[in-house]
Amino acid sequence: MSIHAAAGFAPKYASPVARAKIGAAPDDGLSAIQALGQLAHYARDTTIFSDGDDALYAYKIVKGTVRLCKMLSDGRRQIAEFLRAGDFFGFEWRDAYSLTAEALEDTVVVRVPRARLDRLGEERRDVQHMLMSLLCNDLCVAQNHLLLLGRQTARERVVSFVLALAARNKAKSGDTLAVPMCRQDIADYLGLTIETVCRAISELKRARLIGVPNRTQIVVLNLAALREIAGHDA
Amino acid sequence: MSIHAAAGFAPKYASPVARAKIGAAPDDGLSAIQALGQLAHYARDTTIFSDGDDALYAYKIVKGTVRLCKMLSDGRRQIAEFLRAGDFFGFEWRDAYSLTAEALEDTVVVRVPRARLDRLGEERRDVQHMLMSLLCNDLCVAQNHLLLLGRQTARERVVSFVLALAARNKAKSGDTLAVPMCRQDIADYLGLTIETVCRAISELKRARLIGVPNRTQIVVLNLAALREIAGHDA
DNA sequence: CGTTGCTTTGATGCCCGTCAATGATTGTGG
DNA sequence: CCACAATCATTGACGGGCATCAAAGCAACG
Repeated sequence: MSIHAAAGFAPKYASPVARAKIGAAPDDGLSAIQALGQLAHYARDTTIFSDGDDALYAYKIVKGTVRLCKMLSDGRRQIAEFLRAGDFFGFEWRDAYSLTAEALEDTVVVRVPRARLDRLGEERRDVQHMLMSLLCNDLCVAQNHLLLLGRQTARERVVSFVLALAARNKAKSGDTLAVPMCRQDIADYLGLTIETVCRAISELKRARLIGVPNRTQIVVLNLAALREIAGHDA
Repeated sequence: MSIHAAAGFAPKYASPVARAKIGAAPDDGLSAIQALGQLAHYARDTTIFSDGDDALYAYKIVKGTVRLCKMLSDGRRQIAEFLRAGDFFGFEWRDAYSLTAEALEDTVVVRVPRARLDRLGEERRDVQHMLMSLLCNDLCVAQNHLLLLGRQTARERVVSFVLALAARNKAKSGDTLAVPMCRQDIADYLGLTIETVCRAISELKRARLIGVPNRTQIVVLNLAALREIAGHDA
């Protein structure tokens, strides 16, 4: 199931060739990759690797959630991406990791030595293609994130965040979304303070666009109106 | 010379293998790529490709400067990257471009059909490696940009921008930097308004950290102090 | 049931955006 | 070569959105 999620990760940016092969044998490259790895467990709020570490392993999430972030020396933090079961990461750098990966809840991963992954990439064209597609997808995600951080208001950012959660789950109006990250993580992802995130969420709640039964769930009440606020296709 | 610039583009993130091959024959993969392409010219402020277009070509800049940007429907713009002679772009997407490329001054490029580039990638391992390294580098650049947009102040952003210009030219205190982009472009790159950029530049000028002889040049007067303000290695 | 950590809400202030005017530079036609 | 317009850059005045500071809710835990 986690395999399946990863195979469907970046269909939009997959090359024709990669798509054909993945289509023919959905988890082909990935199962080969996973065969090279071993399971590892990380507890809540533990570091998987740090910015600057030698990039010895690539990872695939089996269960849990991971945040990728960069820090300034004074402690300011920017989260680049949240990753969930099925997502693949750590293959994006050749020498050293350029950011830090932390488990934000108890997380199980498959850990694959980079040397082996590189060798597999040499041998198998489909694996090479898949890595390329994943990279392209990450880049595309990052570029949309740039637009959000540089040019959107606090309300728009929070709405975009909710819509991104909804898109991942293919949620419709009425569906409930799991929110595994705390408010501070959301703030650091959106380039805001925790208070501003709270206020924006409360505002959406008052406007009946979302419901907030508790701190780890959000109910999508009016998807169309949310999309209207975000202002561009998410 | 532009070839050389591209070969040295991402040494920090190049794999040992890629480095060895590139080291042995510096412009090997790139000259092969360029042989597949044809020259094209774009006048100032013309569009090379638009967000959503079919990704038919990849490009390498021979002369000039290009901006990659994303737009919101109401006109707000975020520039993801400035590219200069030697830089390679447009290979980052498999189906459609995910952002818009515009010439910000008269620009000459080598235009390579994507189909040919993909074929060359299949045949030549070093080309595949080079593309991978370029992608990784772009991703790393984007992630640093996220930190800038999400967590740095206006002054820090402008200083980071100046330092990035300086780094590209390996400039030392006293050196003059060419600034081919207008203030509005800088603002859209830094997620600020043009007025805030101007004020920050003026402030740096008053503090004798930089000199501004005219709108297209900046003189680095105190590199160490600038680095101090930016707060992290650039 | 108190403690602890996270979240929410309120009060206040500041950084940066907005609006506006002036200055500097470039291009054009007489 | 100059006059003029057009464009871009700079500076100032002002206001708003978000950060900061502070306190009160609220759920999970021992």
